[in-house]
Amino acid sequence: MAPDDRVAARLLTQQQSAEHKTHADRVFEEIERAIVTGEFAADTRLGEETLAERFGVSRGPLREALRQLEGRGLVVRLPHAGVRVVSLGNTDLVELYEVRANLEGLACRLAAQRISTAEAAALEALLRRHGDEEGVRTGTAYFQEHGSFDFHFAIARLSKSRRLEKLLCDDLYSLTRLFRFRTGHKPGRPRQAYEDHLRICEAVCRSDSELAELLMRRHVEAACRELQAMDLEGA
Amino acid sequence: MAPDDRVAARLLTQQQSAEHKTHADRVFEEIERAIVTGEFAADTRLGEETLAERFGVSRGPLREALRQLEGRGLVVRLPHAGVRVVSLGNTDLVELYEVRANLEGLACRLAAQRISTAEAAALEALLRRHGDEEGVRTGTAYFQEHGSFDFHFAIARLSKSRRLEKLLCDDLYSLTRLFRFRTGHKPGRPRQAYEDHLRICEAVCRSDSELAELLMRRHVEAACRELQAMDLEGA
DNA sequence: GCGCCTCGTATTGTTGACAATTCCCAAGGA
DNA sequence: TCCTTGGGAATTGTCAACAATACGAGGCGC
Repeated sequence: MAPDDRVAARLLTQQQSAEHKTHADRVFEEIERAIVTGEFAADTRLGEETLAERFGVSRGPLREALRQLEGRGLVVRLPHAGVRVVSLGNTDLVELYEVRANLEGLACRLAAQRISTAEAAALEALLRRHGDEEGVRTGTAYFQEHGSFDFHFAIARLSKSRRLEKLLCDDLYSLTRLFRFRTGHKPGRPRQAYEDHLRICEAVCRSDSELAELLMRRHVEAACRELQAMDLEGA
Repeated sequence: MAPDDRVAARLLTQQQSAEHKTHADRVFEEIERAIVTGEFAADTRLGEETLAERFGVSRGPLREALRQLEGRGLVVRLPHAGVRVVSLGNTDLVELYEVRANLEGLACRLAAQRISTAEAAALEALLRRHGDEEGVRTGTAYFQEHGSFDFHFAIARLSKSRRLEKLLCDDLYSLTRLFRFRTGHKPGRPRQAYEDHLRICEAVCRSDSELAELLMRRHVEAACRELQAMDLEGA
């Protein structure tokens, strides 16, 4: 990573330094990671005793983390019957991406309206980096995965709407990752996604808010269609 | 309420029969109500000991409820420093209504595409009831408040997207109510809102999805502007 | 053989006590 | 007068034991 790109990256990503994290917070993050990673498969039952022992905490903080995870929609809790990792079907995929397409479209529009020249340069640098990486290991799903999220995170941040950013990054992206993990990627898709990102970036940097919104919506809708196709193949 | 309107209402509102509610769940609802109602004013510190005593539970379930409330954005939690009722400024209002306008627009579009004739009749009956009520006690803020939410709830439900409905009803409306409660209403506004609802309803029932989306967006945006104006006056 | 009831077990829900951290305030010095 | 600094009280974070509920195996009657 070039040094100027590093400061660019810092411009786009914000570090929440939470200093003294409580046990419940830490466990929440660990379980979230485990679910999104696929380590805890969908519909897996999460016993409190087992989890508590695994993460080295008591059941008190653990239950708090579980409540928080329930709020994020990563687990479902049946009273007196424990919690299970959420299991999302095709309907959930469509509904999630419908919401995402609209909200990311909004984020894109706002970003285009509010972006500064410095931020535009940073966003372009981010994409340039993605292009280089992708050129090196072409077709590798995981990086494009990561890089794709980087871009969407950046747009969410550039919307300069805290609520929208929180909604997208905290509530929606983790669920999105669940699908990504399940189905993987079609060979040609990462390239196409990168092209989409380039065009969206261009529109945003030129403050063409209407075009930016439209392109982003289509981009997300295309991703949804691709995932659906993969899902049908896989099943 | 006429009997046919009653079955109409049942068509639009769904009862979640949660049988055996746990203490944490009950306390969560009670505190939520207290916050939305304004009983717990913004920025009020919520001590665990005090709350636990008030609701007759131990601090364990109470803390779980607090975590859940934090997830909904109704309280903010500083580690080792307790939780406070969220305090929303003008920026929060704009951001919240920006998201709402988009999401309710989406809901309206989906509702228009998917509404059945029976559901259309039910929605019209709901609005007719609102019209009657409003005719009786004209200008009364609270009812229109309640009625307004009824309508928006109905639209969210008619979108037939579970995720969207949950997002709107569970995550966004409670926050919206916070603002409503703070600022009250301008005298002429309820009437105007009702007119908006009528037109939106008509578009939805005729399956004119584009128009329905547009009207709903404008409706929400108008509400935002009104609240901003009230807020400036009040301050 | 099949269905139903009963009891035991495992798991969740809840509690009160203990540990750790923060905040407040008062005393001391520059 | 203001800033620093220490101590103490209050509050949050954590734990392990207790109570209540749901699940499943086994036995009984039909």
